[in-house]
Amino acid sequence: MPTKAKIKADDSTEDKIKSAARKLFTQKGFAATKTRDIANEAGINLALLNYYFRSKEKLFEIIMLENLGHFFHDVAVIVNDEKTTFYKKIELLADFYITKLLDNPDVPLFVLNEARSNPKKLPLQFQIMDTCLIKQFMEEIKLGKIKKLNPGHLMMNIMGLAVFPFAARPMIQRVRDISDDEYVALMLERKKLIPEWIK
Amino acid sequence: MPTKAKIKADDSTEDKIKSAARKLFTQKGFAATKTRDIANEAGINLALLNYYFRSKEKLFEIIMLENLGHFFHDVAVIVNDEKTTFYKKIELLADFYITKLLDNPDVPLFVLNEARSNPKKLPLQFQIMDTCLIKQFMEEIKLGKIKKLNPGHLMMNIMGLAVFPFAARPMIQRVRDISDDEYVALMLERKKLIPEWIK
DNA sequence: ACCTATTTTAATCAAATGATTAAAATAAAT
DNA sequence: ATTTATTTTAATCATTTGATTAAAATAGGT
Repeated sequence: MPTKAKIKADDSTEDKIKSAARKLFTQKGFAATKTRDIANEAGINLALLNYYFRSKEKLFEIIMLENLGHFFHDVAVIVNDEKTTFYKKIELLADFYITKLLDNPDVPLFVLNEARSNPKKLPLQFQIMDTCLIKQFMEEIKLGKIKKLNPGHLMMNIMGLAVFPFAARPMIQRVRDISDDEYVALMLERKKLIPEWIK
Repeated sequence: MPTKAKIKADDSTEDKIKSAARKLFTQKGFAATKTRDIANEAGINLALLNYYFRSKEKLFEIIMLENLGHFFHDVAVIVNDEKTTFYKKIELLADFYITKLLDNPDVPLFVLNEARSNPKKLPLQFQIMDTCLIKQFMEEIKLGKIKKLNPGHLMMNIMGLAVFPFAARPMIQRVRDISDDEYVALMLERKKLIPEWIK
């Protein structure tokens, strides 16, 4: 057994397996990813996977928590910052989502799939209705600066506008015959457009 | 072999298999759905699946074409109707998506997943940039009624606003602790709100 | 009733797949 | 250098899974 992982030396074996697993799980989902694929991708022996992580399931859970946890955590920070205004938060959220998803284009579908097949396992970092963002939103409504609206719609709109184009990227690129560069350019435009639209 | 299918009598066996397959494939995806699951769900013998459909792949393609084809076809009709105005089309699209997805909540994720793992197989019913909707959109811009905007954003916005809440439904319901009824109510609200937002 | 074509069943195959084991290789400690 | 602990390998297991086959059941036509 690897005992207490010592000093975690270099990025060897254990990390290679995790990287390979993250790539394949995120890309193809749990069922479609075979342990042998992971072993190949990592350039290691199949047995090492079970040796380090006990089972395919365990390994998957680790990857999922990392994929989800980071994202939710960062969102929580933005959404709960008392020092930024409502509109600033919208800007930060759009920017965060799009910047992050340009680097991790496969994460949205992964998260959505996982949420459907295993809703119980979703790590809940914060109770969204209690966030500073929502309080500020309700305040704007009271002041008459925004039309009355269920805050649920606000969240769906931000995410729909920012995240959906990534989940649907393969479909959109196919239907519209757009190059990768053009797509990135479109997304960068959206960074600035989304906050305007929300208002 | 079933030869030329005769008169397709009642909704027997072949249709039972298809129904079961549609349910499971749409819900869990290709890799996670086992042929035995389908046979069980349909209440038939495992061999019948291969007898009627040759292989798991073939059966899946049929289901996919039905799931996708119907949808794209209906959208194509709305989007190319010369007799409706630009704004009317937006209303019809929002209404169509939300009505349809309330009955088929699992289709969005299914389509998005399939588009990613098999973009080549996506049935292209129409070239979106050549649709009447887009022409009318460009016209509105020329008339100065709308700000200049890449039409790609328009399509992403409509779908993001209408489709994303369904793809993300399990996650949203989990994060916000909303009942099914409340969720449906929210979606029905969106039917009317989305066209307003688009303007 | 009898023959024929169709549909269904039960049993089984071969490949894929997750997991385990015992032994070999490597590094660390004394 | 020798012993001990750790990491890696190769071989193998047991199950799962997609597919096939030959036989049985059912229906249709004459």
